[in-house]
Amino acid sequence: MDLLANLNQQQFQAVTAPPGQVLVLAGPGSGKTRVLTRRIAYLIREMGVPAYHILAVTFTNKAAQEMESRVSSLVEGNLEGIWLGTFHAMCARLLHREAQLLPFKSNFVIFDEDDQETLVKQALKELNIDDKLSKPGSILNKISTAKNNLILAEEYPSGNYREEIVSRVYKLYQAKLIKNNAVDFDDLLLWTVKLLAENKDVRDAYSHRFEHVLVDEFQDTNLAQYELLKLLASHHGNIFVVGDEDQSIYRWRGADYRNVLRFEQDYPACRTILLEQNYRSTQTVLDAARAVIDANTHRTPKALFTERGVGEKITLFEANDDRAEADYVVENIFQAIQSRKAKGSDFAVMYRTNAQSRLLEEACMRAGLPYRILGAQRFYGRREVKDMIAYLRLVQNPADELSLGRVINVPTRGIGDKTMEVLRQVARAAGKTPGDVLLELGELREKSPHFARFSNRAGLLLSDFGSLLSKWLKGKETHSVSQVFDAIIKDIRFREYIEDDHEFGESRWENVQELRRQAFEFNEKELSDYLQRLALVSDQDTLPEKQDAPLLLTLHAAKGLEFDTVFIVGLDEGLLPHARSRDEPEEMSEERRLFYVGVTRAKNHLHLVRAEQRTSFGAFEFNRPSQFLDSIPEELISRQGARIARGSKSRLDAYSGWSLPTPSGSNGESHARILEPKYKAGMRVKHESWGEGLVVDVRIQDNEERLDVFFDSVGFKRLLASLAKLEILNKSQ
DNA sequence: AAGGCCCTTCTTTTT
DNA sequence: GAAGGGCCTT
Repeated sequence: MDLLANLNQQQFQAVTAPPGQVLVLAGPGSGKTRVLTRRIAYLIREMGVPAYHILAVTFTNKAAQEMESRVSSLVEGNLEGIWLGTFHAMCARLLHREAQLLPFKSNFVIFDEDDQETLVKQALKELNIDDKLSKPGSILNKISTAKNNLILAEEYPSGNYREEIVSRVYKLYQAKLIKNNAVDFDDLLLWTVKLLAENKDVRDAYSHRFEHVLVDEFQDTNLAQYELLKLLASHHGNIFVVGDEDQSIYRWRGADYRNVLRFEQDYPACRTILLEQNYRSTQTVLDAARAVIDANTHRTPKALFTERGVGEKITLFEANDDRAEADYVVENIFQAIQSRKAKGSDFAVMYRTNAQSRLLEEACMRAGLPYRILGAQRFYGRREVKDMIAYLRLVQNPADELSLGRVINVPTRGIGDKTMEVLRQVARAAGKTPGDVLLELGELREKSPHFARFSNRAGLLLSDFGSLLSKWLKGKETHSVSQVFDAIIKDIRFREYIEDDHEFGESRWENVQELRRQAFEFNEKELSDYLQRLALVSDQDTLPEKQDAPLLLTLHAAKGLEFDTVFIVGLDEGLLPHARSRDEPEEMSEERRLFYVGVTRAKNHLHLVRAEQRTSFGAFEFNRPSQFLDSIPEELISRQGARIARGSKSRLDAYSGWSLPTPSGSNGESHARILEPKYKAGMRVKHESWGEGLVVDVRIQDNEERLDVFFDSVGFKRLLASLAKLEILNKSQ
């Protein structure tokens, strides 16, 4: 086909730009992917660049696959040698090739988040730090942030107590990764940057090879990724990036949309192209979107426009509770499909947190409406799947102590914590990994010098398992991935073990079979390729495409997608924007962008939905409508008045303000006592020791009135109205 | 060593 | 309202 057909003027400019630096700022629905794929095809077909010299990077595997198939059809399959994939996959590949220059071996494994947390907990224990006071998760966050900003363990500051703790844990954590012959997600980037920055030969090799570097979703890059791109493009200087500041929603993972500004500074000669024509949405949707995002400061204003016409109004529905919210959504979709006005896959339902999917799923099931769901109860998170992967990881890399710990007693073979502890000690004393010791026991059994350290029973059990492992290791050299897989299953009698679970055994075994099917696809390749894929493929990538059913997904996962009709649920203060973002203006802006992303997914119909009360924690909470709703001009909105009545008729209480509770639970049963809140958001109150403060939030939970108060002296406090003696100063509002 | 029970805690988003 | 940790019993 003609590469330049159906391009508007800006798209044309971008696709045909001369070599050099190009920054494409692309509004939602403006044909960003089209530009990127045509550009690659243009380089190959029109500028005669061999695919071998092209590197194209995305954030998700889904985006990479999509791009590959589109480019492939544009250049008739002529993509031999192109590097097209996610940042993390690219780095894993590079590190695998260059491992001899690094402190780990090329059979390294990638540790997932659970592994990371285990490692941090181990480190805390060894350093005698109380994990109640220093939460492993929060330490991990700090380590991750540091890595994303290219701060090594030795460089981590220790100016205060907290930093000192993180600094120590970081160092030990990093040492443990190396000991396990493992890297974490952030390491993939960090080690690659370090390697390219410090080793001229390697840098030359790759930067000469990649004559053209192209990047999707550039606004989501973090500093490490930015530096990586700079290093890779350092020789030819041909770097083509596409992004949209307004869709930057991964700040919490280190993404920094200011990389867009950095790019313009670092490459003053760069050509900046704005894609402003939207081909997706109606004018109404676009107007709402613009109103939402305009409230954010520090952004490049864009003049988004569409030729698609005004379209229908946006609907807003306020349900009594979260169950009614879900019913409303499902009912709407169901009716539209029944009346043949739409098909299932026209619909998407988006929410802030995965936990919100549960009620939606239940509502779908009640209505008999088939649905698809992205993420949520993850396939790769299932116990039997994780166990099987741990076995494979151990075979790939016997130094992986975490996988060893996970599988050594699955199925139970009488090796418990005590024995494992001794095994670790023995290994440490011998300067080996537990895996090494185990393999040695497998070879020599009673003759091994280590044998005597264990009870006779434990020694024999370990030896047995050691010989199994050693057998699989040998098998790996000559057998395909799926053959290794089968050998493990058979030797440990995994099927019998799983099917012992009478209730779920069958479906759990099916999961294992599904995993085996995937392994089979890697029979031409190495076990390491398969494991790398398992580590880097997320559940977000496993969308059942074919099924014609509505899709449930988080707002984050929705980026890059589009649907005829979009429902955004949970438009409540505290949920969207999320309560955890409340204190940070930057995070509030990001919440707003998240909402913007959701809104701009809709082609024709947008439904905004909220619930006055919802259960979180198991108890009811009352919420105000999301402040983001205030941004949308009233004339774009059509309020859906009639609420769906469920349960007892008393539920049809007139709406009487967000802070008033209704006495009944979701099934209509009454609480023993009706609690009237005494306080209201906006009140000034006085506490006997903290002084004056402003009531920010009031909830009834567990039959207690709970307040969030911002005190002038000490900031936020969460307290119980019944205990804190508060004096009400005024009732403004 | 293993399994069961009760306690707490906590929850954003994910490569 | 789920999942993990600690403590109990067998």
